[in-house]
Amino acid sequence: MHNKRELFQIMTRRFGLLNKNCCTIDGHDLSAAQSHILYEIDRQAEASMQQIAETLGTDITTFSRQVQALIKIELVQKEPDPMDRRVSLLSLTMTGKSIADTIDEQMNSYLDEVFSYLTEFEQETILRSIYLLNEAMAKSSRCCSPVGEKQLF
Amino acid sequence: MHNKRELFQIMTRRFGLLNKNCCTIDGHDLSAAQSHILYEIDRQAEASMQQIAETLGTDITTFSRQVQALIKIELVQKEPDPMDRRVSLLSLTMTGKSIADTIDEQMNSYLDEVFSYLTEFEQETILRSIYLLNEAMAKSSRCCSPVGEKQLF
DNA sequence: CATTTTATTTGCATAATGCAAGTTATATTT
DNA sequence: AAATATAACTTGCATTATGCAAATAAAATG
Repeated sequence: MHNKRELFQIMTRRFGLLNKNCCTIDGHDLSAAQSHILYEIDRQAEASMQQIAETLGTDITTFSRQVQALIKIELVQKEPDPMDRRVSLLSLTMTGKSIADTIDEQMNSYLDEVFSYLTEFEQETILRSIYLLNEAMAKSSRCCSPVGEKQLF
Repeated sequence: MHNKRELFQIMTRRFGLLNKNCCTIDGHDLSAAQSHILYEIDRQAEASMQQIAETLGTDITTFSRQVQALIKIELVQKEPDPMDRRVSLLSLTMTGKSIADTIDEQMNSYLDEVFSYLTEFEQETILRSIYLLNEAMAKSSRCCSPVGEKQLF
């Protein structure tokens, strides 16, 4: 009936659409890319430019400019690593953290709504499935560069 | 432990990376966007520009140009709808179909590899989970414009 | 100390985006 | 059956995003 790819294609497209023009919060109008950067800076405490860029699969030069934009609107901070002053450590400002949290709540609230159409058992099965899937993808040789396995598994 | 959003964020990012710079096939160097268009034209037989654009969540003017590019490299055809000549019906050329099939094989082969790290039972559970998830998202009021529910469910 | 490597930024040229306005075809009024 | 409105698509244009190559600055290595 439905092949694997079809299922995944539809699913990821839906999440893509959900993220798209992700959010206007407190007058800040963020793109999907920006919300992903905030998310990842929040998750990887005190990470370098390169680490976050690589996690997100973004070219470092593009990422450099994306970060500049987020610094300009005061959601992100950059400070030189005292151990190695070539490195810039990224962190969220208080505003940035608060916006990242709001986005997280919005996403979880959307997911809660989706899950409300499912039984308790189905919900747990799905979450466990995605967990397993992420583990399996992390093992795959053919995929997907580092995307934070260390943090997740 | 892991919240919903985290699981989904990681998963969709991985698939995004997989799609990214999706494929070079028979000398054709396709972007992720192009492969998604081929996929959707293949799936929705004889659909109009607007239908595909809306399915993909792409602005119609951007989509118009994307289609022009695919026509230029002879992967896509456009013909006026005899019922309403304002409408352009899209279809794949033979080359386009063959490339779409190859991409499909590649994606499924990647997914097979990922699934090889899982037990038979886990594999079935995951596929069923994604199916249920897609159904639930289709029911959601807050998400994701039409993305082909009619075809899937 | 000279050379190489690494982390990040900038220059530049190219591609992608989307709004507003245009074109052509169908629907609806009058 | 004009005349007007609406719909499907395309094009102009200005903005933004992209990424390679080259530049800068700070380690690391010889």
